[in-house]
Formats: sequence, structure tokens, C-alpha cells
Amino acid sequence: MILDQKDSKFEVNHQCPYMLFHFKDQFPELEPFLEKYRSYQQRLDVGAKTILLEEGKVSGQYVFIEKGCVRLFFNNDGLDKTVQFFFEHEGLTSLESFVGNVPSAFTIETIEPSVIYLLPKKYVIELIDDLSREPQFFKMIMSIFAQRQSHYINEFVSFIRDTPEQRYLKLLTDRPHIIQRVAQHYIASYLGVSTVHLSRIKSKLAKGNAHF
Amino acid sequence: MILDQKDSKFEVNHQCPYMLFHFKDQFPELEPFLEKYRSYQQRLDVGAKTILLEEGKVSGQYVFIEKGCVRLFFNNDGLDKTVQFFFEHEGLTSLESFVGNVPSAFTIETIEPSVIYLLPKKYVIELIDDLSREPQFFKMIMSIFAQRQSHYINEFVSFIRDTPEQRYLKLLTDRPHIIQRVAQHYIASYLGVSTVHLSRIKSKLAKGNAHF
DNA sequence: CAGGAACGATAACATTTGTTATCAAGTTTA
DNA sequence: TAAACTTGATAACAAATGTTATCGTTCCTG
Repeated sequence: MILDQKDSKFEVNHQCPYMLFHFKDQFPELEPFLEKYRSYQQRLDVGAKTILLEEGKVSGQYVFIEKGCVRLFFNNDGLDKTVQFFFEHEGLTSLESFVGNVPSAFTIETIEPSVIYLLPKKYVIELIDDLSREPQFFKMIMSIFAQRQSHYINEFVSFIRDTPEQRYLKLLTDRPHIIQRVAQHYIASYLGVSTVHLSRIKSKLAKGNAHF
Repeated sequence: MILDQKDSKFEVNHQCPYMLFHFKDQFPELEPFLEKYRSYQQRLDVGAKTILLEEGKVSGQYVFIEKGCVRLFFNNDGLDKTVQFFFEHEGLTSLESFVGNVPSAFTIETIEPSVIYLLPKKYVIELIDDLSREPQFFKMIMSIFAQRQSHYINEFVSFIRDTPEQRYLKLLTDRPHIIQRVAQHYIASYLGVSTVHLSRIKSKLAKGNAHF
């Protein structure tokens, strides 16, 4: 199944896709501002492998995950390459597409049966406009961006520094829920290795840990 | 030679290290705001391999390159791993360290004789404070962050998608000045391969292009 | 319930990449 | 200027990783 349709334009040059939910978690004092926009969200109860935004389409919705799991990926020579996983209470969109009204380089797809909320872009603009009058707003925006940027730098540095095995171990340590919930071939492409090699890595680690 | 000393605290949770110069290039109407702070910068005329910020130290300066070339790297098991190169009219700092007052994970070092300007953190704070009253400011900040985030996502995705040879070719196409000016072993570590392998890649490409 | 698809393990082999060592040319420095 | 260091190329070998194929299991779907 494929969802998401084009929407109104988004003139302001800001990018803040994670906003609604970071707000909720990190800045509870702004709850009243969010309440109004919750009602504009469209609730979806969908199965696994539902496409929320298709590569090449312009993103017109901000996606919030209430339940389930979603991945961001792109197609390369016919093969999926997963960029990131998202879970309960996280929000996402295809950033460049959402901000710049350009075709998305990525597809967004559920990988579990999920409950999703979509907020059309025009309400995101309205919300930002409302919030920008709040003194706390600037600080929030910065905090959110700092986290995002830090995340991507770390992902990038990990490829320069670590072997695939080390990246797998780090994932196991830092974000074990990903390994528990996500199919292995998605994780392989996220780690930048073939499915066969990830299988080898796991098998090697299992042997090393077998003390019985 | 090693420079940069600790400085005053930086309470505001914003991160915007590239500010002064993006402002200048992209938002010329704000030139008057910047003029004042130019005079607070410390000018340095230094040789190659001058360390502007040492791994483990807290960054207290924002670095602007007037002339020359700088790299951001970290040490991994005794080996340098280069994360990024910076050239004329670019600004940088060790982001997390500058913002969070924590030890820097990276070293900043000139790789050519360079003319550098350093702006102490307290003036950066003051500058942001001044500017935050400007209506254009929010847009600027967002634009700068969007560019940064997009850059790091692309770097990261490139490791998932491309072979080292493809990454080298992309560098050759998109940012040839890097290959022209930067020593090959720095480029190798930036591409995530050994110096020997980068040499092999070049040699293979040279053979493929030899039509004489 | 049956058939097919999706998923993961494994083997065998090919290719890529790393490691170590050597050499030559260019740079820096005492 | 001579010695020492830096840089880059190359060879030989080792290790890591990809590719293709097979198999068994699970899961989905009609």
C-alpha cells in the first residue's frame, strides 16, 4: 500500500521534522500548543510494508509513530539500502523533500503493523509560526538540531573508524531494540554489509561467546 | 604547535559554528552586526600542522579560515582518521565541545600554512544574542543547519551505497580542490580506506583512462 | 490447509581491501 | 648541504567481504 499525497507549499526555510514529539517529551510546558494540532493529524492503522512516502514523491506529511516501526531507505541498483529506523513516539519525514518541496531521495515504509499519525505540512507551518512567539522555542529548535546533527556525524564517523563487526556490536550495545525488532537483512544494509556477511558476523560472535 | 585555551562558559544550548561566515556570504544585509565582532577575532599566521584544538580539550574558540586549509580528525588506535576538510572562508569548531563544554572528540589542525581568525566563545554568545533580535535570524539559522545536516547525511549514506572507488570518483567530481590540495593519506582516511588501497584505486583509474 | 514468499544459515568461490615491506622522489630541518 | 622525514607507488601475502547457490524454517495468503 502506498500513502502520502502532495500538499500545500512550504515557503519558510526551516527544517524541523522531529518537532512535535520532541516538544512533547522534552518540553512539556508547551503541551497546550501541541494539543490543537493533534486533532489535525490523520490516524492510520496499517500493516507491515505500508509505504508512507515513496522515493521520488514530494513529502507533504509529517509522520509520527504511535505504535510500530518504520524504516527510511533508498533504492540503489535494485537493492534497498536502509538509512534509519524509527520506533514508538518518534517522528520523521524525508527532510530535504519536506523542506524544499523536492522529490524525496528516500522511501518511508512501515516494517511492522503500525499506528501512524500524519500531520499535513500546512499545519506544521502553522505550528512553527505559533511557537516561534514562545521564548523557549529557539532553544528547543537548537536542541533538536544539535541531536540530529550529532547523530548523523556519529553514524558517518563510525564508518571511517569501525569494522562492520564493531558497528554490529555497537548497535547491540547501544540500541538493542533495533536488533530485536528489525529483520536482519534490513540491519545488514544499514550496517553497509551483505546479508551473508552479517550472518557470518553473528555466527562468529556466537562461537566466541559459547562457554558451555 | 598547539593553540586554543579554555574560555568562558556557554550556557545557551544552541550550536551554530558556521555562523559568522555564512552570514557574510548568504545574508549580506547583516554585515553591520558582524563588523563589530570582527575586531574581537585573534589573527594567526601559522605554518602547516599547527593544532588549533586538541582532542580532549574543551573548545573555546570559533575558527575562521582566511587562507589555507584545515582538517578535523580523531585518533583511533594510534592512527589518524580525517572527518572533514575546510578551506578559505569556511568556519568551524568542534561542535559538541563548543556547545556542551565537553572534551573535544576531534583535533583541528592546519595542513597548509594558514591565516586563521579565532573568535572566543563569549563573543559568539554575544553575537547570537544581538542577532536573535533580527527577524531574518531564524531563517538563517535554519538554513545553516539544513546545509550541515544534509552534508552529514550524504556522507553517511555514501558509505552505505558506494564503494571506495565510487567515493573517490565523487570527490574528484564534486570537490576536486580537496584532491588537489590535500595529501593523499589524509584523503584515504577520509574515504575510509588504507593509503595503499587509495593508491591502487588511482592506479586502476589511470590505466582505465589511458587512451594513448 | 497448501503453496509460495520471506527470512536466515551456510558453503564455495571470487573479489576487495588491509598489512607489511621496500623503494624512490620530494621536503624539511639542523 | 646532508640527514631525516614525508609522501606516494608497488608487490606479496593475509584477511575481510561480496556473490551465488542451496537448504530449512517460518510466515503469509489464497
